[in-house]
Amino acid sequence: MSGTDPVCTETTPPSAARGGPVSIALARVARMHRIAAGRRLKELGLYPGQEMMMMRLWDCGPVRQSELIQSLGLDASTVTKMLQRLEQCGHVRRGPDPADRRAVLVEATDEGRSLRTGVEGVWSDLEQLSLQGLGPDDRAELARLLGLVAENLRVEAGEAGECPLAPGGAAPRANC
Amino acid sequence: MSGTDPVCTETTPPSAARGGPVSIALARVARMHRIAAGRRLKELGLYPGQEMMMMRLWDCGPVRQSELIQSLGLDASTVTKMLQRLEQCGHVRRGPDPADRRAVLVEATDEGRSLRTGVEGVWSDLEQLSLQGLGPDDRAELARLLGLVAENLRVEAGEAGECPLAPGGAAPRANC
DNA sequence: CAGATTACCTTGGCCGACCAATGAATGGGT
DNA sequence: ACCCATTCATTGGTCGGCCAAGGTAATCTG
Repeated sequence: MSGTDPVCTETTPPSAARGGPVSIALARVARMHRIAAGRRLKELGLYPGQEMMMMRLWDCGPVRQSELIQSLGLDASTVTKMLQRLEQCGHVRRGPDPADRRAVLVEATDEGRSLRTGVEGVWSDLEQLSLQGLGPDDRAELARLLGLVAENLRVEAGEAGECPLAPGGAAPRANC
Repeated sequence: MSGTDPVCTETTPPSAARGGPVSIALARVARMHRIAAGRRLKELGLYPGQEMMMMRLWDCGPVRQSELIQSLGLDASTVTKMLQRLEQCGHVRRGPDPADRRAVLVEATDEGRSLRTGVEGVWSDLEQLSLQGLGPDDRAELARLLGLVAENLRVEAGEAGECPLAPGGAAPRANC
């Protein structure tokens, strides 16, 4: 074995393993899951991420934009732009809130609602694919462990669901 | 309880649960994990995603860009632009490959190498935070289950590590 | 009631990620 | 030797995400 080979020598200590094998595996699995979801969503005419928005709209009826922001745990500007595109697509309708003139009420159109079965099919399809070969006990165990990890991370990341985001302003980003 | 309330009535059937609770939980956990990683990486002057690139460079020495693309499982254009920014930052050096005039050899600079302990600290810190309260058996179980899921998804998503991406061109994206 | 504060959304900028198309260099086939 | 297919990298476009700043409206306070 040569020491100056420009290719990974396979005996090199993996830097990833030195800082959290489970975290790395989690990121990897999530990435693959996202790719697989993106492929299926593409055939429905949706970009990855939009399905979450639509799910919330299907569940909740006319909602204030701020509720979506809080419930999805996204940035306000992200939601604004995403809704603009979804509105232009005809999947979503936006209108003023009579009770608050600065708020915006968002609602899924009939065409947007028609995507529901497709999106839910994508997710259940992915669920089935991901958990192939896992028995009921393994699935429950995975769900339980993911719940624990989520609870551990919830403290500082803010949960997407009910808790408002903690205002954690920190170091200024380098300009590179 | 009013039926026309614009707020989620909490008894509404959650659309997320109807299409894969584990998948949803996985996406949620991965998101929180990414947010937490991003916060810590910011203090090192890195954007989320760049740490993976640097890890590969620390492990492998001078590498062809195509190796990075395959090993990280990213798009070629993504790697190109990321490396341009990392080079402008001084974390990375790029030069021609004498063996192939169209290839580019990438290498971490000394300044880039100096980030290694910081990044590995971020990941191990995150690992510790995520797995708080989990015993060794639980951690091993989580790693095992994530490995199984990764194996299930590997078939169609292409693995980031050794396998080349499967060329899965599909439906044309909607223009919305 | 007037002024300051807060909440709600929008805009602009940046980066990671994808696809599509292009240009340059290599390699294989006849 | 030639042409053609493949590979390598770049550019341009789009979208999901974030942060920072700005503008309007509601609310809290003196």
